[in-house]
Amino acid sequence: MLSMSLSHAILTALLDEDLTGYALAKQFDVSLGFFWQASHQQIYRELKGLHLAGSVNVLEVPQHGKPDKRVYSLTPQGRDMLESWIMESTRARGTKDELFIKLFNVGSVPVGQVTAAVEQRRAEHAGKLELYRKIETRNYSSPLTLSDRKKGVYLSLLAGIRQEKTALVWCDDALDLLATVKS
Amino acid sequence: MLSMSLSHAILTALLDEDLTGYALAKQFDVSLGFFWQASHQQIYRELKGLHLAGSVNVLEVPQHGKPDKRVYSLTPQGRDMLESWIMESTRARGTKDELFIKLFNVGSVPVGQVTAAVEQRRAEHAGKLELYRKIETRNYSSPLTLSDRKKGVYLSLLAGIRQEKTALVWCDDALDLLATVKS
DNA sequence: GTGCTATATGCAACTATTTGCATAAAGATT
DNA sequence: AATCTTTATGCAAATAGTTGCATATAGCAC
Repeated sequence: MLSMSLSHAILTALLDEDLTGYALAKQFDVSLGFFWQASHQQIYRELKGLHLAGSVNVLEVPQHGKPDKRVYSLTPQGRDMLESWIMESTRARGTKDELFIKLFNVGSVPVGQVTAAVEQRRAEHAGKLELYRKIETRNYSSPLTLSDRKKGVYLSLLAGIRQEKTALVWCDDALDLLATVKS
Repeated sequence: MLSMSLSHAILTALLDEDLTGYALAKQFDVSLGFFWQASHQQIYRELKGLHLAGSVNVLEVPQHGKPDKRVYSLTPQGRDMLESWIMESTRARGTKDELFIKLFNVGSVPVGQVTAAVEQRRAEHAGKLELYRKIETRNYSSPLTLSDRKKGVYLSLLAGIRQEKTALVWCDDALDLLATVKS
């Protein structure tokens, strides 16, 4: 009933502050969500399970007008659960990228469609890179002076920046080579 | 009943040659499988669906001793299906990587476990990079003279090489910074 | 006053993927 | 003789993730 990765991603997000499902969903659109996104439906479902398992506490906060809030916080058990999960070996999930399937079709289908897919992808990478760099400049310009707590977050951001940069350069090279394909 | 990406990955693999489910599963352990892996169970199930949908033909080949083969080949409908799928926009599936969740825990859990996870990841990247480079040297040393059919495959390989290289360097930098974390 | 956005929650159904098990025989190794 | 690997197929169950829908109110723009 609990999804391993998602539940631990949620517990991780709760390390810093208590949050509602709604706020968690918003967090997952930035920060941790750059590396593990989840929909609000998934998150609400998971929080229910985590509560049942005793990994989180709920505080019901009545509100006037808006629906009542359910503010979740880590329990000691939740913290233990998180720690032992981190000790487990990280299972590598293989790359899954449709773009490469499309690339394998070059030479058998009109190349224009594949080119268009690469161009679309290029724009996505450019957008993410710009965003990550903004965050870096704003919050992480001197890595060695960061608190321990923030060093891990910085390293994730750094991975993101480099991945996007690499991917962006690759897109340009790919477009160059695809331009030499007839049909 | 049909899985969009997987079925098109299978159709793509059938562009070059007719294959059995077993042979497809082996193909998916290399080549296309670097970018879209699938288990044999998934593949057999999918082939059944593709046959039902008229996208592939089956040729039953009796064998002595071993179980009978079912050799699949693309039908014209299958080819059309593939072509129109390539025209659809590629939906970006966000990164999902447990390692980053673990990194977000630095400062709250013993750093040794996170370091170990990065070291394990480093070894995986190094292994893949070596493999990709071997393939590159053997088959793709002069990209511009490749047939159109092979250019897409080469570009995928190139993406793989660069991704792994970037990730490997990042692992080293991450290990350096993690070494400055107390606890 | 109609529509849009934000807050806040959630169910149900579908789609996708993984894991565990099962069968069956040839050939190679110990 | 017993075990291991390769070829070859597949079902069943569990886990994970997406998509569509539903509710309810406040505030803002047009």
